Amino acid sequence: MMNKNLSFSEKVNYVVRNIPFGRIMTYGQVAALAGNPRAARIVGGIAHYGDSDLPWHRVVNKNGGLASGYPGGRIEHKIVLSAEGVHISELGYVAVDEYIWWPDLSL
DNA sequence: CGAGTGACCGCAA
DNA sequence: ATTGCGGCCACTC
Repeated sequence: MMNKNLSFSEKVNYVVRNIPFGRIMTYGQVAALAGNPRAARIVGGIAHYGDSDLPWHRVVNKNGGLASGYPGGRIEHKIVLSAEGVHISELGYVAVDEYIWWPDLSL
């Protein structure tokens, strides 16, 4: 695949957009798929600046905590995710180990 | 073009 | 589970 022509934000854009319903990904994971496992912060930055069309609510930090700067706050983030069928603890933590999604490696 | 910013990650106590 | 510290890199102004 010749994705190398895509900018980092473009790759992030592509990955986030392909996260299926009821599934989540971590920032570090998206960053790794975008080509920079250390650019997790960049993913957050991209989320903050633009690409508002992407399902950022499906992107959480590796600890399972919801984004603190999400529009409306963690509460909205929690509501949206719960609407996707993702169970969230009252503290606003999601079971990353259960809902985490990777590209279809399964055959 | 320079500096600051950020929705993070990892480890340690 | 929480808190604190440092590092990392692309994006915006």
